[in-house]
Amino acid sequence: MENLIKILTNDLNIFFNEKYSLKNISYDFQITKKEFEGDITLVVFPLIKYVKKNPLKFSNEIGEYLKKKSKVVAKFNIIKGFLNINLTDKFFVNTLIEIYKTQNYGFSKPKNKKIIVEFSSPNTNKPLHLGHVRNNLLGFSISKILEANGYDVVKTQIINDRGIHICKSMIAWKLYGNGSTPKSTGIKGDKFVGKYYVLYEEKFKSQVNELIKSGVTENEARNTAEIFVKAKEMLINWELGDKETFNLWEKMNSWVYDGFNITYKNLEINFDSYYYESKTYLLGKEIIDLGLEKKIFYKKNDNSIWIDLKDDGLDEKLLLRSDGTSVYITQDLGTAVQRKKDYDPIHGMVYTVGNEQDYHFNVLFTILRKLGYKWASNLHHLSYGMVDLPSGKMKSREGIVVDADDIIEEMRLTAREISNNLGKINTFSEEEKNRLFNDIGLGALKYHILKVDPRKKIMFDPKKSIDFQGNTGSFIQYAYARIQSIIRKSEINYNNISDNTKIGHKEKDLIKHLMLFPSIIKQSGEQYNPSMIVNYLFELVKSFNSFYQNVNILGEKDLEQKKIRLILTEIVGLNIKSSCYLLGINVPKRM
RNA sequence: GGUCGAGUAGCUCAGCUGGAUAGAGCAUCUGCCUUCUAAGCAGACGGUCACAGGUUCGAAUCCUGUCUCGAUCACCA
Repeated sequence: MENLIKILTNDLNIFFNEKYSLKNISYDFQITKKEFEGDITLVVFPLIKYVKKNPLKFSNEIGEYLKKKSKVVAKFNIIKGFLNINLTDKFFVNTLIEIYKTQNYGFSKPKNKKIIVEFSSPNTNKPLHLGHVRNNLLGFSISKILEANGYDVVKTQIINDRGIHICKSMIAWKLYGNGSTPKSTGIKGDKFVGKYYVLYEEKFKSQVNELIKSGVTENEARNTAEIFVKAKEMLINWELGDKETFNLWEKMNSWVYDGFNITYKNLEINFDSYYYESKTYLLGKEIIDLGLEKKIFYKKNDNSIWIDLKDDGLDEKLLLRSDGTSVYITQDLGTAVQRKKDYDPIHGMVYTVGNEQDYHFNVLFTILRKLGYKWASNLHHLSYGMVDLPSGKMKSREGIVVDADDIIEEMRLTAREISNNLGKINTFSEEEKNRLFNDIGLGALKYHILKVDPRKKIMFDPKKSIDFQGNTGSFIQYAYARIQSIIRKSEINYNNISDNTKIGHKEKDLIKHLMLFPSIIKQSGEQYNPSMIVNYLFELVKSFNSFYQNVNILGEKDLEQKKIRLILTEIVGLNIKSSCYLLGINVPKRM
């Protein structure tokens, strides 16, 4: 597409220079809408201010010139101030061949710039739920998209493995666990620990209620409930390095990691490195010193340290408590600088974190910029909306969640049911079948979640499950499988394509879609938005289906025509595969 | 109250660096399996783009104000 615009821009520049001695004009091109005849449209309205002519007459003048002089223009028509251009068949054929010859079409060459993408970043006191799934899919997909844009990507996460919330599940297990383990109970590690986190909340609530009954205020009850006091003790012991506490902490965390790893494997997601809060929570203090030195931070009478961001439209922000201990943002400052050290040189970082932390990241990035770090200008918060249930928000504390493993399994089962009903896969081995059910079920889930703009919240109704028809993952996968079937059955070599081959409007339509691919990848990388890829993919497949229905590819008698159509089909297949790769979706060869 | 985000068909969502008659999918209805996979295709129905002003040849898109929903504004993480 960029090439085409370059060619036309060049032709138009010559026109304006010769006839009107005008230079440096920018042109507004758009793809011609379906209702009108043409391939690409020049919007003439903005140009008439230069020449002060009647838009229709002037459009005609431009059109005649292009038709005569431009290699790629076959004919044109004018509606109002829109100059609709039909491109030559030769242009389409050559473009198609060009795309066919290009390795990794749409992907950029290496830029030698490194971006760190953080995602997932769970707490180690409960299993992953659907919200994490969205986070993981977004983070993983944007990593692939950035790679396709030529960046070196480091996928990482920061694991919240310490703090009072971790101690809550620890104390509940210590008090009520009777030494049971995931192994002894046969429960997946993260689920096992999560159970005790929920148990803690139950015990805590009932203790608070009893205290209130005995006449204590609610606030006081919350602070004096026995189990809470014990959890706090545990946190203090942990920080003091108490061996028993530490061992318990290590043991329970390792159970959780075992569980997480299974879930990540199920989601087909991986990481290049891990950061643990237990190792980073003391970081950041030297940055406080640096900030004080540079007089960006200031100290209050009680020795607490602050930054004033009112000029940036933000508030005053605490950076270090009066007792000298750090807060969340202190750690984040420290971790950011640490990562920069670990992976130097880096170009930027992406944080995949829910939109509830928009303000936090705004503050974090502003501080880092003020401190003068060069890389701080390339920090991005990939903010996404919550995944809500029909009953409202998910609350893991109360166990009202859609569990990640459960939803994946449910999707596989639905895929199995639908596939079996269709009865096309009877010849598959059990192993092939299971892989297919996984690809389809997971594909549907991934597609469903990545389809919507990250900023928007998702309403997820587990009862309604997820569709397998229409704008869905399986629609895409199905098209891919059909294309593979055509390729299997075709026996033709694609050499020596004549560029005089005639080409129909459905083909042209498809080629136009294909031409957009590079700029879609670029845009979705710039905007950190995988949903743009999904939308592109859907339009492409729809366009292919329409073509496929109206054309007899294998039965075509005209050899040149057949070659072109087979190439086109193959490229669409490659394009689907590339797009799905960027989304982390598998494409089965048969289904 | 301040800040940020969202509001488009019955439902789920595209479209937002201003362009033509606002598009898909689901649902409902009508056709199409003797041709490469019908998880598909072709079509019908469905709209005050939250509301009101403004900017201009032109506004769902930009500006201002209002309304609704969500998030956030902790010596929590």
